[in-house]
Amino acid sequence: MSPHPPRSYRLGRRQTAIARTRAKVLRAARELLAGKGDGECTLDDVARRAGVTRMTVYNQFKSRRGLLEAVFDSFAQGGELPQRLGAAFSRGNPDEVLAGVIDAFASFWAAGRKWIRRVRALGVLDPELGEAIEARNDRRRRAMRAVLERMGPRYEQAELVGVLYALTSFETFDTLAGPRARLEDAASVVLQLARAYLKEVQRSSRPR
Amino acid sequence: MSPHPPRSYRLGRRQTAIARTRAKVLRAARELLAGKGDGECTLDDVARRAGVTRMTVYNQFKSRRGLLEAVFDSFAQGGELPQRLGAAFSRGNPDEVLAGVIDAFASFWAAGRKWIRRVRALGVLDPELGEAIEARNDRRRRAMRAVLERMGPRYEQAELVGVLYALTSFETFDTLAGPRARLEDAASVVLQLARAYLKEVQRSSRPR
DNA sequence: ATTTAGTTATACATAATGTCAAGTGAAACT
DNA sequence: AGTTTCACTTGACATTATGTATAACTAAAT
Repeated sequence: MSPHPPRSYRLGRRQTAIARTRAKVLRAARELLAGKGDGECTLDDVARRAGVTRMTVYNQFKSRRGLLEAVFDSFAQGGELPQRLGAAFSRGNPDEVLAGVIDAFASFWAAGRKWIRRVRALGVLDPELGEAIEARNDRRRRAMRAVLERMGPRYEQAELVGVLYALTSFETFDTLAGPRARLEDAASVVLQLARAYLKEVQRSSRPR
Repeated sequence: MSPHPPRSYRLGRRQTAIARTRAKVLRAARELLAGKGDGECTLDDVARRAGVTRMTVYNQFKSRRGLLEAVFDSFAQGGELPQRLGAAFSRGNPDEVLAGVIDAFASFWAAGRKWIRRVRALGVLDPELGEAIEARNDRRRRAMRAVLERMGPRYEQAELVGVLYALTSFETFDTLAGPRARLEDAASVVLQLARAYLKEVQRSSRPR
């Protein structure tokens, strides 16, 4: 016997409150990962900075790993990367498309440089987190394929995709910029490298 | 009063025993960091695999960080990188020097790919460890400077050193090779990138 | 008025780093 | 020979972080 048959219940207004707490927690996590406040970034610190309890974090994100994945996701969704990629691909000149795409990823990475570096490091140490992060990079691989398609059939090689994919990775920008320069400043070098490499490919594939 | 004035004591034969335990521990640490045995790499695991107590590890390396620094050091010393760099610089053709240097670092990184990746990740999360690791990379920076000197005065620019330094970093090889290929296979791409970039620099700096 | 579900407050289990102190044993000294 | 030195061991303990379990609380939905 069931004295209280389940009653239908939609969250309605409560959804926005939930979304707000999630946003607060994610924001706190990003800030702490970026080094604000302290070097520390324990779940306790995140919760305290977000003004919630540690249990709320577990409630919303299941685990530390879940929180970090969500941090990555929210960043990818919130940014203006899609618009910038769209703008890049609307250019006619393939070389300008390449430049636009590289610039787009440069500012994307630059916006979260500090915490992206740390979350990626955590992804190296925690394979499951690493896979989750890597899965989010498919978009970039597709973008590079599309760029090469624009440049003509000669460029549609798997190896070239791999090279452009690697050249536009966070690691490449981060290492090229080094500890002193802003990450965006690496964009011009990445572009030069990509251009020079592609030109060389063109030269060697064209019979003379 | 001091009934037992300090007596002179040289370690003598005991040194070799100490060196052996250090080597055992470092070996165990490298193997576990490379993923052998398990994903785990706690001090307990390292000690167990080395056949010593956790306290011995603290005795020899002060802390986890000290152990990791020592792992990096022992690797840098033990490898054949110096010989290969020497051989590279003994070539006459600057382009062959460049190729030799890139190959040398490729096999250097490849020999410890898995654990280097993890230790570098730990260095990102622990700034002190990160500095210690980064300090060990000065040799590479000097090597790149020397390569550019061989190519003529036109190439002796700080920015070019930075680019070659970044191109020969572990991260570059690791991302270029991707998860499937061997790290050494990235060497040819790195070389192509460096060559193409330098050729472009030469072209744009030469007035036409 | 009652149910629902996110949030809180607490207590607890587990695991890892790091410290402390007493004891062991073999090599180094006298 | 007997004694001293020092790395290594043994075991206990403090600290901190992640993660789990449970009951109380609260505001919104019925």
